[in-house]
Amino acid sequence: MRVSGNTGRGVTIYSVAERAGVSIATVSRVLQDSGVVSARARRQVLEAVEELDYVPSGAARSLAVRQHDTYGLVLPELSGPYYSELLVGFETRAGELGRGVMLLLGGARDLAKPFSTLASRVDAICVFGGLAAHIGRGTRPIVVVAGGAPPGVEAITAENVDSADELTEHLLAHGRTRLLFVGDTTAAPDVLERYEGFTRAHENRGLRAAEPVHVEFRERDGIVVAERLLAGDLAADGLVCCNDEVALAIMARLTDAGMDVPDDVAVVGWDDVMTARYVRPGLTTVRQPVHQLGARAADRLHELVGGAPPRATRNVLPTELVLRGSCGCEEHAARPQGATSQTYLSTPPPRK
Amino acid sequence: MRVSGNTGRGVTIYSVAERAGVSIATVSRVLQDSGVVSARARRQVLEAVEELDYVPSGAARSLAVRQHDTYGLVLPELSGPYYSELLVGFETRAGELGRGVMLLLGGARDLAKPFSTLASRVDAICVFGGLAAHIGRGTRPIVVVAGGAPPGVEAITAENVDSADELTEHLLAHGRTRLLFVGDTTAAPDVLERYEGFTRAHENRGLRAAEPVHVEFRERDGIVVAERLLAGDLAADGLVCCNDEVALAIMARLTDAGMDVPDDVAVVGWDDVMTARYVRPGLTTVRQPVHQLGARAADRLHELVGGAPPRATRNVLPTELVLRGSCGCEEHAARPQGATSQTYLSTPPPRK
DNA sequence: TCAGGAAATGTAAGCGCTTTCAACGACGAG
DNA sequence: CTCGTCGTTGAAAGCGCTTACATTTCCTGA
Repeated sequence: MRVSGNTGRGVTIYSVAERAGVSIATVSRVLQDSGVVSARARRQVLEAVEELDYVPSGAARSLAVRQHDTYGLVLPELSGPYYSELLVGFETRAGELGRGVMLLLGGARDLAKPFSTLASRVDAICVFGGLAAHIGRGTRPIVVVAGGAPPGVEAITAENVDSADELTEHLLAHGRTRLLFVGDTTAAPDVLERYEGFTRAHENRGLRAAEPVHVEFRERDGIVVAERLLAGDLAADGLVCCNDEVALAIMARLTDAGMDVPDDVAVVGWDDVMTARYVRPGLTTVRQPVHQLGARAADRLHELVGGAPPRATRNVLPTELVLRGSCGCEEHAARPQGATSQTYLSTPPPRK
Repeated sequence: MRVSGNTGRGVTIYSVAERAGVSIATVSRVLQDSGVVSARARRQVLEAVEELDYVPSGAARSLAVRQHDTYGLVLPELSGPYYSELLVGFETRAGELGRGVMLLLGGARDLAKPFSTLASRVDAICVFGGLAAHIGRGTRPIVVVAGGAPPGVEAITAENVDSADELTEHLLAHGRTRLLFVGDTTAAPDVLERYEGFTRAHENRGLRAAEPVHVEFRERDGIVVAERLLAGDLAADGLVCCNDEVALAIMARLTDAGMDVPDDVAVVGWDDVMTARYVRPGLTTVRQPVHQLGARAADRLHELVGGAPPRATRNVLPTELVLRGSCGCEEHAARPQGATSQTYLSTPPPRK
């Protein structure tokens, strides 16, 4: 056994025990609030903790209990509200479960090393869809969020096909005849699913959907599409964009060039970012339950760590259509009114 | 010493050593890439690791080296680009330093418990200004970012007074005579400093600044101010808002009510959020070096953990004025053009 | 052929905590 | 007065890793 209660600088459970005049077992008991401890011993321990400014070593505890009490989250980046919401949902739920969160941002760097480091520090990991390929040897429980997961790995995603169908049908019902889908269907499973819905809506009316316009999903990519439209390189009276960022960029560029949205061309997107309700016309979009996505992921990790079997079927969360002016709908005058912006439920769309 | 190389389920360094036919010391050496190891031993270890699907225990390592190799970050929330940028800057730099990041979001919950849990799992902590009060007994190195720090604690912040002065002077130079500062100066040190700059600009012209209009910094709070303006309860021809969110909400409400921005009233804000360059007129604002703020924080934590003494003087990072149309400046037609939005440097403002 | 040293590897002592198990004292019942 | 109980407490065995130090192996030159 140990003699010194204070090796070098650090204050350990030994120092506390010594100062409180009890054994380390008792200190541990009062700190963990486990087992029975006399009021007197408890008080002395607490005092010693206070006086010594004791901070327990999480590592030592983790080692002893063989659990990190921490979940990992791997995201590609953090721009826009999407990832933030996901992160908040995840962190909040994890916190409620008494778990910490270690974050790993993809960025451009090679994830292999950071990923395995992360794996050694947490009990389970939630990985964003596009990064699923980086998943190493599968030792820790893992869930993939918003994207396809390798076989055997659990996935949680937002509904895409149906809402894309609904959104597209809405545009068609407005009398639009030449719709274009803007987004790289090969870049992310989500985008592909949205294009599927786009296609299905056309088929339901006996129409044939145009090929997707493959572009990345950033502002500059939207500008490019707008330029092609203005140049006559592309023709359309309705644009279904894979996200709001692209949709907004297109809308801004077209409007600046003198075109009218939605009269000349309708534009809709995905995500319901804050800007969507500030621009004129307001951007019609699909709101995703991103917060719940994150929370659900944390929940599932917790269950998996607890020994629950991975689910074979994908967890799919419902989305919500948000109709504003950019699709051709009439719009209320005063929009942003407080925290809860005007949200129209997805009711039968008005004919043009 | 230990007999079994595989206690129960988990694969440990013992299982690997056994399988590779070497000692655990050798396994550790190849995994840490420290000391000398024969090519043959290295190969065997690597194979064993692969075959056994070995994931090291971060806790055990941390305990042995007496370091977590992880820094903590405590933020109040994650809405808007401000906190995200900060987080990204922090995480990126920490990653470069080979450190992981544990995140703690303030939210509404009581931080005392989560905070000390965090403290037990990391080597040092970065706390956002408004949350500085939650800092417990100061055992770990700490830096406070964007806000006041208790004495003895290092602080890193963006410049506020000078830029507020400049922004206000800019409005005054436009010929505005009745400026109002919108924001709760008691809520955050940053806001107070901005009001100081607001005041100083007035004094420099021999004017007297109005009392600040105390409101929170969310959309709904902006709406309230706009309503008061419309009702005649408040009178102004220029509004200096503590952040873009409030500024945008005010602008939208006023415009919807038929007022003209900037002709009837100029509106400026802080943060340069994405929406700021999408609305018409574009919002004049102050861009903060949030990313660097986070990166600097990570750097300082690293140095502190390395034994460097805390700095007595505050680290102050420079900000940048972004002139658009909402202050009365003439604006270029085509704004959002790609990733780099039109940014005007802070040159002598045109007279009205 | 052998001493001496460098290179490679193994041994074992912790790191700071949790938790089982045994020991202890006080106390009421028999 | 003795024994069984219950409430408290302490001793000690790990948890899985790093690393100083000891030991073995392998060359090299004399």
